[in-house]
Amino acid sequence: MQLYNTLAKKKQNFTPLDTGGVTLYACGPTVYNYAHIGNLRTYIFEDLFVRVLRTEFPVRHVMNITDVGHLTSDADEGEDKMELGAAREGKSAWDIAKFYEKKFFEDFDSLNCTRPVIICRATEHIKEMLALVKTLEEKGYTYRTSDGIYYDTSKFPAYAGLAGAAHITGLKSGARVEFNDEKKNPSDFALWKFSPKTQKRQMEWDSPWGMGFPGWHIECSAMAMKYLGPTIDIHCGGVDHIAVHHTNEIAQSEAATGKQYVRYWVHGEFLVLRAGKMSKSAGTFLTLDALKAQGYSPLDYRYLCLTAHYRTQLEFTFESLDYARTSLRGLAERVRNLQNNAVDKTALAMLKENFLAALRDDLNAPKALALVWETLKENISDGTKKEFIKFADTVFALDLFKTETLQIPREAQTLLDARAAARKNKDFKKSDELRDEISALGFIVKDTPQGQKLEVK
RNA sequence: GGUGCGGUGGCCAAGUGGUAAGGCGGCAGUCUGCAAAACUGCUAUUCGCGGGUUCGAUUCCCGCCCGCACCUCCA
Repeated sequence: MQLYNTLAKKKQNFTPLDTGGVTLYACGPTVYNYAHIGNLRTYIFEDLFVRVLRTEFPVRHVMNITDVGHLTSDADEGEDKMELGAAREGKSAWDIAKFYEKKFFEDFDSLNCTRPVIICRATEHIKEMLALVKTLEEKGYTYRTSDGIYYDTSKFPAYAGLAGAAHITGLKSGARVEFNDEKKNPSDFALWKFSPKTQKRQMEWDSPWGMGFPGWHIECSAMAMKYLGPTIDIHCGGVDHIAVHHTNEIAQSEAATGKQYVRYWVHGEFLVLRAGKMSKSAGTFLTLDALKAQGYSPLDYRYLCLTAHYRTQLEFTFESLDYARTSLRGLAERVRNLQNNAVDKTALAMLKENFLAALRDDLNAPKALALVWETLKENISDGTKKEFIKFADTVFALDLFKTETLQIPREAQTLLDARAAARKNKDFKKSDELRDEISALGFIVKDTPQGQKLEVK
């Protein structure tokens, strides 16, 4: 498989370190608020990625839940998001985390994203984080300030590896942030933050350095290495994490182990609104629930995400979501109309091969999707097409073969029967009126060779 | 100010040094009592602009214009 590796800034051929399988870590949600559809785009991309990898290798997929220590600023100032969410909603920080985690997985599941093999919460791995900070301290990478234990990035020469040296240098010249004076370098970051002296935090733990809570970056390093070992094949996340979060993860982990932390960094691009990016702080965000409330299915959104390459920004509009819904319904309809006849094994193998070749070329989902549409037009048996699309849907997970049993309300059925009778008598005026009445109930009637068929509008 | 990504038909969106996937929409036909759906066909001589390299560039190089993202938390 070819993958664009952010570390190399080019496509590279991927093979797992251990032939027994791929180790993959994905940055999970910070559970202080609803996930928005931009967040969810990344999880859809990761799910597709894992499904494609699984056509070749077993995959050990680990995802974290950030339920502590994620501050509202990377300058290590500002408040902890969990505590902030708790204050906002008048609940405990623990309840907030639990609530939004549950909500997150509802969305995750409804988008047909496969749950990772291991889902780990930051609050349940404080011990591992402390051990990692301790190691870094022993190796001389840390220093203490009045508010925490910091990582000295100047001690790690390879610091700029992921983001690029020019970018790191640029931090100083054009910085818009006031840096903590006690920090030795602008890029230094907190490993452990002390609890404020004047107030008690809801989430705090004792440590060799005093009561406090972990920095955001340390959780991923500690948990990723606990479950996947010091060198991980693939680490995914959003592009926004390249410059700070992932750069810091590398610094911490490699300084501690002396080994390469991640072999392939794979980053998903943003979903953007016409007005700009989707942002929680700017109040410009849409949730999956909001789409559902407007009558869209989560899988309509999944389809939309599959029509764009994961490394290009995708502009979200309701117009494009409409298009996705129409396309998905049309595709499912065509698939349903395919006959179960003989399968041409040679043709099938060829189709699968082309399909996988597209996906294994840096996850080109739009191209793979186009192949599915083209297949429908090809001059091969329906059975072959059906078998192929069944296979394709194990990767796309669009439920193309799910036959929804439509619950027809009694009143609709009555109208339907009356319409059938009217048509039989060639009373088309009446049958058209009945069609309108059925339409008013929210259904579309289609006249097929097998009789009337009802669909939800 | 620094860094990175991108500008492809009405819309969304792949792609390639050798002449533009796919979907949506639109148009026409088949089917239908009429629709809807389905099916068939058509729908970019052209890939932001200007140069250059080349037998040949949308694809490579240079400059410009425009958009977006990152450098504040964000996937």
